[in-house]
Amino acid sequence: MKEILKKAEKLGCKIPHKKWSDIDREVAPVLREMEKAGIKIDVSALKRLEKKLSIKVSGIEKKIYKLAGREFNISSPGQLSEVLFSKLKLPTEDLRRIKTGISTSASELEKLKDKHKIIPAILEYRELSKLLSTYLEPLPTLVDGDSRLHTHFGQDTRTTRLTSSEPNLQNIPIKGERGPEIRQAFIAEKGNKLISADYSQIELRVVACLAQDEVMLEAFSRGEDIHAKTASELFRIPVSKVDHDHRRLAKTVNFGIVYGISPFGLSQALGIARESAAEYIFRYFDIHRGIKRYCKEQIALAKKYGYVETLFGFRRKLPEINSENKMVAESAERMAINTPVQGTAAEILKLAMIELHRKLKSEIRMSKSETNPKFECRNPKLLLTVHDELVVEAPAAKAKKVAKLVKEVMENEVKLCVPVEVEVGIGGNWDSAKKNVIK
DNA sequence: ACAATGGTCC
DNA sequence: ACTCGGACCATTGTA
Repeated sequence: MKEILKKAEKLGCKIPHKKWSDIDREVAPVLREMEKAGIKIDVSALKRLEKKLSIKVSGIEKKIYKLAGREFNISSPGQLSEVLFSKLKLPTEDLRRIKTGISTSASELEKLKDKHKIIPAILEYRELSKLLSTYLEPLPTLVDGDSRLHTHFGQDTRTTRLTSSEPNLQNIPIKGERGPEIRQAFIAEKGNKLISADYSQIELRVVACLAQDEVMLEAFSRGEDIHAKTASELFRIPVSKVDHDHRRLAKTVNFGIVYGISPFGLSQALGIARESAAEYIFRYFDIHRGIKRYCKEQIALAKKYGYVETLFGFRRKLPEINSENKMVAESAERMAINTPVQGTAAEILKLAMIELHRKLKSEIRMSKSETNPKFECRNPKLLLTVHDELVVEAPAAKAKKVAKLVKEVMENEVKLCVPVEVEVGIGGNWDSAKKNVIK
């Protein structure tokens, strides 16, 4: 990794001279303060939503029993499988097999969506009962006297990514019709705003830099839409002819690259044939020679030294890369590709957190004259970290200034050989903060 | 208490 | 016949 650092600095990157252990030591007290601060919850809004959805779910439950011809435990994959495939005799040919029988996962049930009215009902039941049991029911019981929720941050021992537990605030729903409704219950204290700042494609930028992939470096440097660019390469059409479906497929391929792509994995993610997936991968590597070289190199390094490392020198041991079992070895190969990318992205975020924490204290906090003594105006505080996002709470009067600082620090604390771009928004709740992006 | 299954996020 | 990387958590069903 030393060589990459040297080369990177020559290319005008700014990489702090720190080891992963320095970063961890410095980020720990920041995380402790974030845990202590917590995030405010609109408890009554969550409870209202809980009521609404639990009524809805019992209606769906009845409907499912009626369609099935009898009552059973819908949450039990075993019982559900019995009803769908033995009683209702739905076709099982192209469904995935698991240890205990036939899979009833959402991605498999999707294939049966048009075969029977019970399928959409089950999917909706699953969705709603998930939200109820994982978020809407537990969260209100976990708030403190100020209606604030305090998570516990930890760190993944293999990639150095930060984790969140009891409760996990890194998997709060965002998609679908219910995601935003739940996020609207994560609010700022009266007189304050929430600021949400997101890195844009940080992992792809990291891999472009680590791999020195010419095509990708060029695209990012020009500020192009990277997924559309990839789509135009894969389908051999100009970017202007790229439609929504092209782009969606290319996006999945790009994710696949970061994860250590395989034809099987990609085919499953896209729901297409293995051969087609293999063809896309072939085309991708044919154009992105740097990425291809990087993948080969990481696997070779893991085999030679028994580990791979991040930009800041964190090592992940991968003894299984020499396994006789091909599947086990291939899994280790994907980790050899993914870990430096995911780990480096995590380190960049932590460095930004450390610096932001310092600046929020020294720069913003001093300007007392701006605060209105009539309102309860707290100092700006880091609250959450969600892998490529930071959530900050700040007095409304300072929100814009703080938001600009957050963006500036995240974009410049580490400079890669491509621009690091951050989207930042301000709102009264987490949902609106993410949507209300400032210029 | 633990494995298996399923589902939410980045 | 086969998992695209990394978490945390709920429920069911068996030990």
